[in-house]
Parts: sequence; structure tokens; C-alpha cells
Amino acid sequence: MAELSKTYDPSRVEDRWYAFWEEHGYFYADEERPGPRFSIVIPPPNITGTLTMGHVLNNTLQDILVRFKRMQGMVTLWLPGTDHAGIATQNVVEKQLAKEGLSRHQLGREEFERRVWQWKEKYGSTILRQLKKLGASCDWRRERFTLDPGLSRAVREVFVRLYEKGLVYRGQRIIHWCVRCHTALSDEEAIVVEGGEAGFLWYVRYPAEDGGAGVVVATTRPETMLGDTAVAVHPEDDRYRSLLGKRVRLPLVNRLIPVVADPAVDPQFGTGAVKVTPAHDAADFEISQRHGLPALVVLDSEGKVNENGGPYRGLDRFTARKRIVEDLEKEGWLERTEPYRVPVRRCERCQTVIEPYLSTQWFVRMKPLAEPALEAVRRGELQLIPGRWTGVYLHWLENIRDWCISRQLWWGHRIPVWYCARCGKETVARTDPQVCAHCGAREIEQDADVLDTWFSSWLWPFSTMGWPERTRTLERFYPTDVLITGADIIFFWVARMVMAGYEFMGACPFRQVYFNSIVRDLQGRKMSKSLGNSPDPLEVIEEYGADALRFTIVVLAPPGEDVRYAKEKTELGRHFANKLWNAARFVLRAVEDSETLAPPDVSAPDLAAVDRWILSRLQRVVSEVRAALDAFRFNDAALGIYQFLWHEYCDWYIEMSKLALADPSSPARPLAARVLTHVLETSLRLLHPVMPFVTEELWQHLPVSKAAPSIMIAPYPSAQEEWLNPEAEVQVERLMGVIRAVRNIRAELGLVPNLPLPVRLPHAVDEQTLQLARRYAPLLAKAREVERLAPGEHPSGEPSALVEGVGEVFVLLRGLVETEEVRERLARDLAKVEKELQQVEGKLARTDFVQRAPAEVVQKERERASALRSRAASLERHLQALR
RNA sequence: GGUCGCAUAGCUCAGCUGGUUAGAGCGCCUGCCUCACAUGCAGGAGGCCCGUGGUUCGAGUCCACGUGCGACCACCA
Repeated sequence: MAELSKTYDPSRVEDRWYAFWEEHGYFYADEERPGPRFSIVIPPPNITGTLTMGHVLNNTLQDILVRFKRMQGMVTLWLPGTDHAGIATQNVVEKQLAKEGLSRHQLGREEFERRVWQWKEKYGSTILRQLKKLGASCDWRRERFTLDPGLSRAVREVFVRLYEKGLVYRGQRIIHWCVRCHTALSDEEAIVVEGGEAGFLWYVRYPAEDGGAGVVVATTRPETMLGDTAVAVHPEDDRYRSLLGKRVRLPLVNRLIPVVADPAVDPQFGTGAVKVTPAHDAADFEISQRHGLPALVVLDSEGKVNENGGPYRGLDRFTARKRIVEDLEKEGWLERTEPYRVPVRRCERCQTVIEPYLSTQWFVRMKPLAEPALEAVRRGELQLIPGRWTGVYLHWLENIRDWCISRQLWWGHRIPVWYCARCGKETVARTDPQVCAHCGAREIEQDADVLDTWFSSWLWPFSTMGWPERTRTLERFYPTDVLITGADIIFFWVARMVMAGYEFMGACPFRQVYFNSIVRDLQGRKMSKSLGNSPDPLEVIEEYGADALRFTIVVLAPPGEDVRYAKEKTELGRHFANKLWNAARFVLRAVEDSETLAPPDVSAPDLAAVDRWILSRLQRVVSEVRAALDAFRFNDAALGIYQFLWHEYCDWYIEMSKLALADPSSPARPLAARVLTHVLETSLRLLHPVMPFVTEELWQHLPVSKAAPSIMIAPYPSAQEEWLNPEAEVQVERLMGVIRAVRNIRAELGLVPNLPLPVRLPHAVDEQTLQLARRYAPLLAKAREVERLAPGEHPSGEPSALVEGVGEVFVLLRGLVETEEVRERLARDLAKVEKELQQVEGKLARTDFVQRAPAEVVQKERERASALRSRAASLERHLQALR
């Protein structure tokens, strides 16, 4: 077998194996291949995106699952692609244009769209290239983009169907308006600022029509008074009863508005009287609807006062606020001002303060769509993991509101509605109409707006598979099995996909949703581009290797909790890859190809106890890892393999195997060689989903690669019951205890590392343990003369250690070392043991414990106490003897 | 205002359905370049398991309340 370098260098192998896998088509999901299938669709990253640590975690988890299932022989589809990300992308390109001194309006719509497409061609697949660096085994032949013709067709089909069902409608409503992006937003895109923002509550007097005192209203937004069309008070509020039905005069603008009674008003807040601005406040709009009040828009799309604002026309909303407050004060209408935390929403994309704005938009009626999505979770057809997200999901769906889907942007799916200049009616069509469907007029014009990005995303699980065509892919791979995503898009995306899945496919798009951790920095802040606190994953890969990054982030991410990550932590993964590399290096160097062709035979009588032990342990680890992966406990799976490989296989088995390997004539040698290779080879397969590159590289050096030319198409290990061997596990545990005891005594007593120490085991020790200790302790603990004590023999003045299942193990120091130092150490030991003994005896002294606890527990405690007593006594004796 | 989550070693976290001596990685201390690996080996120190009360023979583990972080939802001007 070929020599390996002393350290593992990922940069030399990763790209090569990725190319190899792609060339051989291992990522391709063949829909014609029979047998069980597994499918999953990627949460499509935005084309404006570059790889973040969040993507790294999310896609590593998907890749682990997909590789795991693929190795189990399933026809596995991981469908990749990107999202056109309407506002985000338009903003990016507009910024670029601004650098050239251009605006999109100067270019015109068509030219602007052309520029965005150009941008997309150039940068749009950056993130997908980065995913390849990470090792993502996506079926790239099926890559999709939300603005592809096929997906656009799906979007239009869905719009038309919903329109025909009356679930899509156009209406005048208060929506969240971003005055910078110039578009309407959905509720989910208007982010509530935690705890509000610093502002004021202004108390303004609206005098009565007849010149009376009128009423004082409290407001955080005095500029909107320009659009007030009423004052509302609670119907039961006695203070204002006399004003009901009367009119008050709006200061500054001198308009008369009625005082109405509405239960939505909280009499406890402010003065109990609220100004009603139907066009700029959602609650006020509802009040106005109940009372038939007019709505007066006083701001334009940029947030400036419009022609309805009289002298304030043209002022920005915040400037207008300042001016109006000044004027109110000047004219004596301002009663008082107090500081106040004002509830504010900001634009998800540009952070601009949202303006509640009355405008005509397209909406989806969500209530009917939500029902099946609710039922799915209630009936358990859809499982959310971790389960606590279920409540969040249900609560949102139970209180769902209509979805504003029109956006005043140019980048996106154009709304498929045409308005007739002659009859004024709308034509909604799957293919672009030439004439009005109602009157046949040719003077029709398409709606200028586009659809919310999520209006294409919610179809992703089936639009990517060819819907509305009835394709073979859909038939074979829909519904998908599981969705892995971030909980931050549970409403934006997950819940809506479930709704669309039932509505258009008649089936939930996935059975399970696993919400992965949020990646934070060491201070607990979410990693984000704007904060600049996220390491660049590509640099991490460059420096540590993709496997190291994958392993580290997975092992660190507990299910359901956030993960704190810093680049330096990746050393954990790099060290592990290197450890594995060197274990393989040892095996390859020590073992001949011919020795390893057949798997070990557990029925062979010559098989050593340590061989049976490691094989048994391997089976347990295989079961644990499989169970962990099936339950989305990715961290447990990764950690389980790590612990086994490092601390059982490397620390113990490899060291032990050196004995058998050292003797070419021994019959144990070929057996050990086989076991050594088999455990390594099985571990590689077990680990492959987590660390695909290093496992493939090593696989290629092993003889098994002749049978499976890539580890990707080798079977995932399954546990072999008949290899479990509890006796061997107990035996080797005892052996390890003896070895640790000797090492511990040597270290604690500060003895020379190379000085061979005579060892004595208790007379009662079982033969098997004695034989094992005789064989392995000289090599692993630098022991010599490992013997059993004679009956009743007790080496006085010699240090000892208690070993579980063995008893007191002695090291004979007489005549070997200076006893002065040794004595000091013994004294320290004694103090420790006595403290422990005190604890146990205290427990046993309590009658309730002794009487009510199960007999075996009490018995164990008694045994422990007696062991401690004898240990303390022996230490005391040693001290005496050494004096 | 409501709902939910988290508080365990200096740091980041494991501890499932309550039961022997509470674990890991990093960091720290001691000794080792032992022929796979110093990205390593061996040994070690370090913990009123947030507080209070309760259930129990027994609680890091269950319950209640409190404190401190965090997340999500909500039309109080």
C-alpha cells in the first residue's frame, strides 16, 4: 500500500474528489432506478448571497442526511437552486447603477431587467460554487432558479387558479409601505422593533366646533393629523359622552371632524380619546370602516406630505412632524409632551421605518389554505423538530391574515393581470392575452407590479420538479422526505409551502421539518454580514479543510439550541481529520494487502480478546450513529464516531495490536491485521457523510476500494448482532483499568517513565484478566512481572490503586525508588479517600436510605464503602511501612 | 402584554424515561519528540449542577415561584 504523508493536507484532495464524484454521476438521482427513494430540496439561497456560517451548517446537515441515505442504497435526490430574491437583488443592482450615476427609471423597465439578468449571470451562482467547496452532493443537473421559465409557469398557474377560486383578490387596504424601496411589504417583511423606539407622546387639543374645550388626543405621530377624519372614544367612557355625535375642529387645518364611539379605544391610555387617521394606521382604518368615515391619504410614496397636506406639502414625514409640533405649540394646541417608546416596524431589507399606507394591492386569502396545514400538524402527518416549534407554527396559522403579494418592483414575476382601458375590467390569464376577455378591446395593459419573492418560493418543492406538468420526477420524488432549514423562515416559507403543497399537489411537501441551530459568535450575537462578525467559510475551508469545518460545526450544534462558533474552534475538526489520517497511515504501513482481504471471522477461536472487544464496540457505535442520524441528532452521531475512533480505536486498540503485529510468525498477526483494517474501513464509511473528503481519500488507499470504487457507493454500515461480545468488553475494561492504575501510580509518584514496574494483581483476579494484563501491561504501562498475589498476601508499604472488577492493584517499589517523596504522595491520597469514605458512610448511616432504597443500590454502596475502607487502610499501612 | 426556550468545570457545551464516584472539547498544570500522529501521548487540578420551596427512600434530572439572558407573537394611539 502507498505511503501517506505525515499530516493530512485537505487542499490537495478536496477538489479532486469532488470532481471525481461529479464525473461519475454519483449525485444524480435516477428516477428510473427502482427501490426506495429519499428526496430533499435545498432552501434556495438568494442569488445575491455568499456563503455564511448559517449556510454551512444548514447544507452540511442536508449533505449528511443525503449521503447517509444514498449509502443505504436509496435513490437519493437533493435538488439545488437559487431564489431571485426580488427586493434584495433589485437593491443590489440599483446600488451598482447608482455608482454609474444611473437610476432604474433612467434605464427604463426593460433595460433595467436586462441589467439584472446580466448581474445574475455573472454573480448569481457564486453561492452554489461555494457549496461545492463544502462538499454538497446536490444533483446539479436539476439545478433550478425561481425565475426559470418552468417555475415562472408554475407561479402563473397558481396565481390564476387562486384567482379563479376567489382566493386571490385586489383590494384597498392598509399595508406596510417602505418609502425607500417604494413597495408594499407583507406583515412578515415589516420587522417589529423590539421594545419600540424613543419618541414622544404629544397631547393635542382639538377644540369643539362651537368653540368649547373639545377634546385632547394623545399621539405619537402628529404629522398624520393632516389626514384625521375623526376622533374616537370608548362607548362607555363617561368623560366624553357629551361630545359624541358632535364635531371638533382639527387645529392647523381647520377641518371639522366627528367624535365617534368605538370599542377599540382603550380609555386607560393617554386621554382615552384617539385621533383617527384611516389612511395611515391599520387600527384607525378599521375604525373608519365601522363608522363609514372617509380616508384621506396625506403622504406620497416617498413619505412626503402630499397635496392634501396644505402648507406642509412636500415635507418629509419627519420634518413635517417637527414643523407641526412647533406650529401646534405656537398656536397653543399642544397641551403637553412626554417621552414615550413608540412601536415601530422597519423594512426587512433596508431598515427604513415602515409607513402604514392605504393602497390598492393584491392579496391571497389565507384562511382556507391554512386549514389543511393546521390539520397536517395536528394529525401528525407533518412533524416539526424540535417539537417546540409546533406551537409557533400553529399559532401563526390559527391567526393568519391575508398575504399582500404585490410588490412595486421590476425584478420578479409580473402579475398576470391585464386591465382594459375600455370596460375597466381585469383579465387574468395563463398566457399573455391580446384582447380584453370581457369586451374584446385591444387596449389592455398589464399590471405594473410583480409578485412577492415568496410567492415563487412557496411552490419550490413541486415547481422545481416540473409542476404543473405531470413529470416522472414529481411522481418519483414528491413529496420530499424532510426539510432542513432555519426557524427564522417558518412563516415566510415553511408554513406557506405546506399550504401550497396541499392546495396544488394534494399532499404535504415533506413529512418532517428539522430546524437547525442559529450560528452565533462567541458573544452570542447572530452572525451577519452587516455586523461583520462572521468568518468567511471559504477562508476557513482554505485554512482548515472542508471536512474540518463540517465536523466542527456539526459537533458543536446541539439540536434545538444555537451554536457559538469562532474560526479557531475548527481546529477540533482539523485535529480529528489528522488523527484519522494517521491511524490509517499506521494501518497501511503495518498491514499487507493480502492480510486484509477477508473480513474478520468472529467464530475463529484464535481471535484475541482485544479483537473481539473492538469489534463489539464497533457494532455499538454503528447502532448509536445510525439511531442518532435517524433522529436528527447530528452532533451525537459525529461525537460518537469521534470518541470511538480516537479514544477506543486509536488510544487502545491500535496500541494493543502492535503486539500481534510485531511478531510475523504469530497466528494472531493476520487476525489482528484484518480487524485493524476492518474497523478502520467500517469507520470510514460510518464517518463519510460527515467528513466526505478525507474518508474518500483514505478509502482509495484501502483494498476495499477495489470492490467499491468510491466510498460514496459503498454501503452504510449496519450493526452485526453476532459480533457483540459483552464478555470481551468487560475483560478489556478490566485490562484498561489495570493499565491505568499502573500509569497513574507512576505519574502520581513521579517515577521515571522508562522504569519497568513490577505489578501484582489480587489473588482473586480472574485468569483471563491476569493473562491479558501479562500480555499487554508491559507494552502499555511499562510493567514487568505481572503476577497474582498469593492467598492472603498483602505487599505492605507499596502503593496500590483500586480497579473496578479487579480489586486492589499493587506496584512494587521496594528497592526501586526513594520512598521519601512517595510517602508525601500517599499522605495526600489518604486524605482524599477518607473524604470520600465519609460521604458514603454518611449515606449508609441514614436509616431511611438503607430501608427504602432498592437492595442492590444499598449493596453497591456497602461494597464501595468497604473498598474505600480497605484502600484507606492500605494507604495507612503503606505510610507506616515507608516510615 | 402573551407564548416559548436556556441557565452544569475558566470558556463552549453533553447529561434520554429521577439511582453507583456529574462527562466531553478547548484552556490550565506535570511528565514525555515512545519507530501512525507534538494537529500528538500519558497523568492531573478544577464543579453549593442560577436561587428558594416542594414531590420522593433518593433530584443536575420532576413540580411551583423567583432572578438573569434569549427568541417569537401582539392594532394600545
